[in-house]
Amino acid sequence: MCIGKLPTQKLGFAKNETKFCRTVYTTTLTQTEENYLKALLKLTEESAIPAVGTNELALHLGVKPATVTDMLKRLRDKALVSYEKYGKISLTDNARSLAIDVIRKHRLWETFLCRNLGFSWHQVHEIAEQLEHVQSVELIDRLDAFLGFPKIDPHGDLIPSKDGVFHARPKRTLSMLGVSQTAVMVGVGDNSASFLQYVDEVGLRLGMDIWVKGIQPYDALIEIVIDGKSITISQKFAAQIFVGAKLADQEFLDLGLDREGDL
Amino acid sequence: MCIGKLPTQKLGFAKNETKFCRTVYTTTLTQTEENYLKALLKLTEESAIPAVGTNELALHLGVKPATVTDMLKRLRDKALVSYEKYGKISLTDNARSLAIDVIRKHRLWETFLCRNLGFSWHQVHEIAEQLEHVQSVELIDRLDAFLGFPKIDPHGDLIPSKDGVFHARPKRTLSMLGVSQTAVMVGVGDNSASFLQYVDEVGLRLGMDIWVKGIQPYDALIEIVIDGKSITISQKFAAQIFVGAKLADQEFLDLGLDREGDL
DNA sequence: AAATAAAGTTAGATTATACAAACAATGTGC
DNA sequence: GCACATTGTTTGTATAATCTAACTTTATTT
Ligand SMILES: [Mn+2]
Ligand SMILES: [Mn+2]
Ligand SMILES: [Mn+2]
Ligand SMILES: [Mn+2]
Repeated sequence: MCIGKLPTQKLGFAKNETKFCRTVYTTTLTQTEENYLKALLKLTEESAIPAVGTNELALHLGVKPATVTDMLKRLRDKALVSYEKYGKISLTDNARSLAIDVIRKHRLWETFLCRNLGFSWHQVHEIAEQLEHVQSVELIDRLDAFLGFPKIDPHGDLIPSKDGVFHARPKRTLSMLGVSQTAVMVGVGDNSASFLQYVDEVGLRLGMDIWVKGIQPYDALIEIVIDGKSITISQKFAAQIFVGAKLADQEFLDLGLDREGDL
Repeated sequence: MCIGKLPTQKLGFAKNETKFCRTVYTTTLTQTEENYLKALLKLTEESAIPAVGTNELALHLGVKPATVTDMLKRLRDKALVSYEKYGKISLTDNARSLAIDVIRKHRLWETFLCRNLGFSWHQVHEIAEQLEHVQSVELIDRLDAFLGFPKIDPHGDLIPSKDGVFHARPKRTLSMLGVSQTAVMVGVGDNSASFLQYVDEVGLRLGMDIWVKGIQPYDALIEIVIDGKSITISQKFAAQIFVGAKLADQEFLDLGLDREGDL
């Protein structure tokens, strides 16, 4: 059997392997370390935060700033972040690559959970938080193939490719649209179960066409029309709905949707 | 995001829930604790060992006996084992139930990996060692349904049912058969990749009919006939091949085999 | 530029898991 | 029933990850 050495393991940095167009120093991170790297990647590249600080990271990870300072020193010793006292924090190239792999795993598992096990999009994030730490390249490659190499996850987030290409969708939100403009819903800015369930209640779905019928001058409430129905939403809510160009056919398939209308 | 609190968590023993015919005190075990419980269950109920000791456990888990002694004290404090200094070790009813759940998860994941992701039976154990610790009852129930409620895993081991019924197959081995006896291969006593690959090489498969053609009086080498082919195997090897009655139809399906011959 | 607020660090403690080395108990052979 | 081997425990140490409380540095505001 042999008990799980993963969390309490000594690290070796010897081996390295070349994947497609990038070299990854194969090391074994603890789950905690993976979570720190993932948080750093998200804060530096997915959110609009200019420079990530200890407090920000601590908040995101649900730990105290003192803990983060400590961890940062250890991550620096392992050449995973570049950082010095009171200075700003950034991932090394190698760590960025490792973080991308974690996000890739997270989103592929979420896709599996929704598409094959029938979970709703508000249930999968918590479970994927655990599955993302399972370490087997073979596993994730086969899962990817099993799913038909999906491009987006159930929340509309882009799934990094095997060779480590990671980019976030441009963050245009529903709250940025003016009256009489139309757009397609392509993502959400909040993956919490409560928010996603609220989105379900409102009737919004990824891939849906949205028409901004009006905006109240007094309180900025937005009236949108989806599926021919008129609905009123708040600015706060609209700021968490990402909009963009019409989804590609592949993306429609990834979401398990029918392209309504044509054919 | 919130980092994985699972491994380093304070434990609460307050809540309890009733499943089918058993009451389980819902607690959160660390991966390490789960591995100790699983090892204890396997040693006490699946192997022929009369009483489990610290050395035995240490060997099985790949740690030193001192570590086991330490852990046993902590498991006792949490009412997971009954044990006193120099005395013998046993799982409490509650811990047994928890251990069975881990084994259930392990075997369901192994089934998924073989059947749906195309892994070979020698590759899945290591990966399942990690997947078995993912904590979501909903997940495992849905996986079970997705797989069609399989009864046996890719190694022929029985999958515990949701209501916690766990039993091992009677351990009749190929080495126990006499000359001219026949039997069906139903399992293996060693799940290591190296052994399973050797079994593949030899040509043995679960569900196969085996005829013991002869046994050498001098060195006890066994000559068996499978699929019309004659093969010579050692006693050591034969002792790790479990034999039994013909597989049930359901079990054939679980293994993804065709019942050759009829129909 | 000084005062205050915010952000970040350090020191000291805790828990989980592991090890090695020294020690203690148990069991077996004669 | 003692000698010796086996088995199991204790003690002391280590690392990973966390906290609180006290402290320091940097940023903002007047
Ligand atoms: Mn997610
Ligand atoms: Mn995570
Ligand atoms: Mn296994
Ligand atoms: Mn395990």
